[in-house]
Amino acid sequence: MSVTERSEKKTGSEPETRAKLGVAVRHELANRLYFRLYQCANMMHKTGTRAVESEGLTTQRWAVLGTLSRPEVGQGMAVGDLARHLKVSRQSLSGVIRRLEHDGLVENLPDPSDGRGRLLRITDVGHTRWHNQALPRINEYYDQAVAGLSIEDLSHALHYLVRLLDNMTAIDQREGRAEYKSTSRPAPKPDWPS
Amino acid sequence: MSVTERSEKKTGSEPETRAKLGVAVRHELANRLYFRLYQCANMMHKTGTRAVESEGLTTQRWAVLGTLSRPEVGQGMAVGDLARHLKVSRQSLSGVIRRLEHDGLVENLPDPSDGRGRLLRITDVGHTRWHNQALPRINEYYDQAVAGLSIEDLSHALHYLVRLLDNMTAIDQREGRAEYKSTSRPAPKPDWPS
DNA sequence: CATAGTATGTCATGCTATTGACGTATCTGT
DNA sequence: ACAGATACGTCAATAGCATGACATACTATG
Repeated sequence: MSVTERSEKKTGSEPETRAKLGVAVRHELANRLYFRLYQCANMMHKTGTRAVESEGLTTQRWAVLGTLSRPEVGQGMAVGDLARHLKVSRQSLSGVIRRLEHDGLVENLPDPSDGRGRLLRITDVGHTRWHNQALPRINEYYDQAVAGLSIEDLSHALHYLVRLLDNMTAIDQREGRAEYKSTSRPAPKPDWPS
Repeated sequence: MSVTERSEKKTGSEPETRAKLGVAVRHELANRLYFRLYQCANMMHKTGTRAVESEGLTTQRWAVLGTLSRPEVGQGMAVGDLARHLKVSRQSLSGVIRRLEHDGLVENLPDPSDGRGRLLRITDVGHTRWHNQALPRINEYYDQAVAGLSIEDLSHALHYLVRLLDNMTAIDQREGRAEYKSTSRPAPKPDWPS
């Protein structure tokens, strides 16, 4: 709270200056925050991929399998919905899916209820690989990655990321590139992730 | 989550079960946190790049220029140090630098005090472009990206990311790929970012 | 039914990231 | 002086992400 915005012209000098400083402080903090986000992202992919590479996975494949392995998905999930869920483009996802299909971990079947659609599903092999090989490694990784953070810390951190994400999603849609603008369905699911 | 694994012999004792539940909760939260981190990273690059693409920049170039524009850098910065600072590989940085050099925003001169080394420096053109064109856009972007977060929120969020980063850096060095292991110099600078 | 919108797949281009492997020049320490 | 460590640049392969542009197939609506 505190120093957000409270200037607005006025006769003068003092409050003006204070407000400007407040803005500068926000920019400074935002800058540091984004720099750390940038570093975290790189380190996440680097160390995360290393944690699961022995199972033929990467952080991205892990995100996909993690999503498709959720019970709610059941029948399968449309590529478009998955792309929106992961916040990646359909084209980017395409490559990841292709490799997962090639490895037999995922399959892409026509949607019985909608002729244009197809449903992505995790195969039995994928399911087994996910639960028996990948998950143990991933949880081991998590143990190290969030070491020293309490349950409360994790909740708070999560909360902040969600808020940032919401802001960025708003930015994206505001000046957005078509594709994302309207999602047809109001929202596939309340959305909790892999 | 929830029903992943929780059997395991034992007479069933209470504390055992409680402890396992605690671990499961941590994994669940870590999972959500990392998923959000993944989404945030993609959205950061997507919306961030869009904010500065009119100046011929991307989020990565912005990170580089932002670092090199800091007064502390002054004489210049070694490629290796910059790579370590940004947490990217020297090879990745190489491409970014090449394009920045091509655009005349950055120059790479031999280090007078060390024959093998070279120092990366922002050019006058780069400096001007950075302060007059890029920074205003970036700060505008930050205003939207951290809207609704107080100074305290930002500090806390920053703090959490730093802790995650430290953990991941530890993981990286533990099982690390050569390159990063020893940095020769104890630490180039206390490190505050772009 | 015909048109508009939706869902997918794909091709192409550009940038970033990683790992591994070389080759060369230049310290540094014994 | 010489061996080993360091700093750089670079080539190559693989993956992921974004954008724009098409083409095809099917749905929904007037």
